[in-house]
Amino acid sequence: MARGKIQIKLIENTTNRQVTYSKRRNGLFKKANELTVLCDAKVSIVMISSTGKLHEYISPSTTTKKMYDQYQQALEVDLWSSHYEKMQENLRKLKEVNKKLQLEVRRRFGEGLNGMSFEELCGLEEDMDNAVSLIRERKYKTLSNQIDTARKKKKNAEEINKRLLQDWTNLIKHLREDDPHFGMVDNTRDYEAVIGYSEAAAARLRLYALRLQPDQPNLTSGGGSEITTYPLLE
Amino acid sequence: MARGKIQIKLIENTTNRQVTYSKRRNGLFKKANELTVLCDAKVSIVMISSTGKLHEYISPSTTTKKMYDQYQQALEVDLWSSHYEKMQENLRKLKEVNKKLQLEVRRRFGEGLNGMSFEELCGLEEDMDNAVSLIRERKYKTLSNQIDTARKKKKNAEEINKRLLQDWTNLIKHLREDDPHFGMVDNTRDYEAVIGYSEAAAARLRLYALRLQPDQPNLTSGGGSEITTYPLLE
DNA sequence: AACTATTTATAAGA
DNA sequence: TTCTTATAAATAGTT
Repeated sequence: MARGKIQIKLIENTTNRQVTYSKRRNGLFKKANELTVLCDAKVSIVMISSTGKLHEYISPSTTTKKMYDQYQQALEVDLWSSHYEKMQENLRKLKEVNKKLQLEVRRRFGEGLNGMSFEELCGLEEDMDNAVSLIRERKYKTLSNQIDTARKKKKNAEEINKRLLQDWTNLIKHLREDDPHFGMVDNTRDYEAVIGYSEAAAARLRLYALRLQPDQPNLTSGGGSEITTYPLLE
Repeated sequence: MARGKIQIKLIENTTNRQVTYSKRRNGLFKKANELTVLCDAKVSIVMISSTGKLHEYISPSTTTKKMYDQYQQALEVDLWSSHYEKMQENLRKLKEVNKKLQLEVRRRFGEGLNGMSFEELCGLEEDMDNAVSLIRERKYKTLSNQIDTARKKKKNAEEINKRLLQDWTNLIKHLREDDPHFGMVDNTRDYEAVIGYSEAAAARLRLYALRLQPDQPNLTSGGGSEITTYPLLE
């Protein structure tokens, strides 16, 4: 409209297009504002550019929400209501389902039985009996699983015990070879104490082991078994 | 902007104002459309005149609803549906409650027990047992109510029977007084038939009663008892 | 962002 | 409301 007429068609040059967008947007908003003042009108403009940027003009005397509300009212079309109504329907249905479920649960707690006939009560009782059987079954299964696990743990513990005892026996043997007076103490009780994780007993054992060291520097390579830590099953 | 500059302030003359509104509205819409084409933009204009009339422009590639939706999204303000969101929240909560209830119900049907510990299973079983007891209790109560009702019905029926027999006896007496040969028939069987709602037997009875009429016009006032209908309990 | 030649919009009148 | 037209305003292309 200046320096040459232009065709009203997409401006191919991107920069040019953005400049024009900016200029004409201002022009449009200016015109909108003039209209607002001159004619006591209300104007709402929402624009989105090709780059996705949003700009709006709204007459000072109003808000976009108000304009939207009036638009809806005037057009007598609630554009959003279909969406909204579907939601409401959904809500209604869910509430109903909920109510039924709640009654179901309550009945299965033995409440809200007043409205039920003898036959219905019989049916419910049967259902419940069946369910209790299933639960009991499951319970026993869970219990037997626990027992199995405990057995495995016990077996594992026994295995560890056995190996520890072997280690102990080897250790005592080495200690006797080193110190003939050693046999006087109650080795079995010491072993129990060590296995029972008594720190004092363990310390004594370590002390003996230490005494043994000069003559027997590497106990672990000695009797084919080792004093190690054995992981207990959780 | 032609034939003289104007001040941008309210046009006092109403007609003039309306003419300007119309002209400038068209101008604005034309510009909006040019912008749409030139810059590949989307424009939504909603205008309300001082007389309350609404006009809108919308770019061909979109709808007013879409524009407002995008407006909401971009501005990160949900102008229209604070209650809509509340609804959504409601829906979400309801769904959650529903899910829990459903699991509860399923468990009480003996399903979905896999994730439960032994202790939980014990608790559930106890709950269920209690509920079954309550249901059984209720069942017996319903049954005993039914028995009571049946007893009452029976008693009522016996009472009716008694009174009918009395009526019958009275009637037979009157008939014998009227016709000495009457005693030959088996009255007891007839009574049973009448009480058993045999229409034929009832008709016979009515016939006897009719025969009786001339001498005994008012049977009901006779022996202190009446031939009436007795309501049976439902 | 500023300039400006030119187009476009439009105020006032018909 | 529409047409006309003188003129104001907008703006395309340029700097």
